Amino acid sequence: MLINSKRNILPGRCSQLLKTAEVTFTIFAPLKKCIMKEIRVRFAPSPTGPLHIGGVRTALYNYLFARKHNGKFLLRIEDTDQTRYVPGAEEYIIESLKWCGIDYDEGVGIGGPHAPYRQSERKELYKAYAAELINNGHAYYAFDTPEELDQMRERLKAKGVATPQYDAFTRSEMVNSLTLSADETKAKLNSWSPYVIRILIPENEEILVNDLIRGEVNVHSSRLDDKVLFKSDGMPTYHLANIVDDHLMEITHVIRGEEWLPSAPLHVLLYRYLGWQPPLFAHLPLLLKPDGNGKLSKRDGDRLGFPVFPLKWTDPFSGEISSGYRESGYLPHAFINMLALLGWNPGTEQEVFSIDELIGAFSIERVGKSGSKFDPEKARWFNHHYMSGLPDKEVSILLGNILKEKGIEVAHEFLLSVSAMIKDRAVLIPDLWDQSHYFFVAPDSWDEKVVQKFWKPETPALLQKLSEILTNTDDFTVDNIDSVIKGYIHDNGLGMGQIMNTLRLALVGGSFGPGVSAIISVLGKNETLTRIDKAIANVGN
RNA sequence: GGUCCGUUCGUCUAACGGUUAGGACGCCAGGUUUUCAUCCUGGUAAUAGGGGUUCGAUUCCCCUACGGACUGCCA
Repeated sequence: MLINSKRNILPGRCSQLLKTAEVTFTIFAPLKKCIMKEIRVRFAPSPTGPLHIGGVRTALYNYLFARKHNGKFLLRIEDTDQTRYVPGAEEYIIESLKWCGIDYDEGVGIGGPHAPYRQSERKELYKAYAAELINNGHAYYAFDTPEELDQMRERLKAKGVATPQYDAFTRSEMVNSLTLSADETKAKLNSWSPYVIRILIPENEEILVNDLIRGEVNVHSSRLDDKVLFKSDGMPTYHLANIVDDHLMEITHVIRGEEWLPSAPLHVLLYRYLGWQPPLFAHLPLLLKPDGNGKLSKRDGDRLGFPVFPLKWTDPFSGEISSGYRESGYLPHAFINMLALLGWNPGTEQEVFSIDELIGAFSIERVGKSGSKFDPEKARWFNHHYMSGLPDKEVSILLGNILKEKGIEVAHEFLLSVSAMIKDRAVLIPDLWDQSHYFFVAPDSWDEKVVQKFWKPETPALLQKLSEILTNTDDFTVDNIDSVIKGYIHDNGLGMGQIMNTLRLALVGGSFGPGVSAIISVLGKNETLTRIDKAIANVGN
């Protein structure tokens, strides 16, 4: 059953030999290694607010990895902390992934064979595993109140313990099923005393985490604390829930942020104690802020003037607004391309990738080890690159949307011509308007600086004469307009700048935009003549 | 503080122990353009420091420095 859909990821040598799974298993037992299990990865955000670009990158890498290996990519919502629930966050996450084009095969919103994919809806499932850990001696009940835990930490700090934690030392002086007798424990449980379940970290053991990016990471068990697995509110903590779900959902590779590396040994232990095969781990380096150091955070965006979120987010409690890449006018493809190269590289000098190319080129082995500072300039460069590479038709749709908002209606052909002319002058989508507004709205004012520099007393007469020539011109193709204007300049012994700059001023109101002849060609005879007249009548007065 | 992870141009990064340390963004200069952009060409700029190992270290090992993550009944 595995084999059929997985043929294409089998190493060539083996796939030659494999006719059916049965043959392989019975006759070519040693080749079993060649049969890779279906690769299944997940993105498992917590819906506590908007997803920032670091999270999007994690999702992206999972997605690319899954697609590359013809595996499955799932979206699981880790909402085991009910106190941190933020309305709208889950929808935000889903919409963000959708905008980015990161589609998933199973998960919240679309379901799948392991539904539900929201941990709060899987609540009942975790208890049994916590109980199993208690039964096999790898976990215990603890009845300490939060206040008592605080006191313990204070007490230890006062004694000079740098890192007070609930561990082999302290657990013996706390209230738990290890210090209480079996009867006392039972009594507490029966009297509905609030309790948590903690893992019993082994005393003296090296725990090895094999990380696809970092290699082997060793941690001594004495450095770990007896983490809470199951909370007094009946919910598991992240640590338990993520192990249980990854196992049940048959996750083969856990690709997540580096901030999880310190708790990876705990997770390794949990797999062991539950008797499960752990997935392969890959801890991604962090995204750092562009200036100074530190993890990129929500505040950095507004402070430095670039979005840190894919989509605009309005905090439902404070009303605070954080800008998004979509609303700032980035193209999703450019955004994704930029993000993909932040921490990963193909080993070649290629930087511009279609999604399919990214899928083909991606590999975890080529993910770097060190954190990457996010560079907003590079993001803009990517967007400009994609913008100017967009087909005219798509640019015209983007520009058309802006016009619609402004209540401007134009002919399709006109819009297409304008789009073609300005697309490589725009970095972000709103620039499309900034670079083209004069096509749709005739200038009402004329850049003072240009007026000062070029508008001479003889200018109105010169433009008037040119206007008359244009009136008698029928061929308004770019080439013809070009030769008409140049002919006029030449015939009258004028300077190019003298005419071109003032003509441009009359047409666009300033000193910018595509070639004058091209503008005239698109504007057409009537509009061109009207604008020249208007400038003659108004400029310099 | 402790544990873990990391450190190549300003930034993103390449270089399976032997390269004039490569590319991209940015910046600077020149060219194209009647303007502003684009575009093209060129330039600027890096192996954190110190010890080893080696004929030879960006690359392997150790120390130091610096940075980061973690250190919750958060994820």
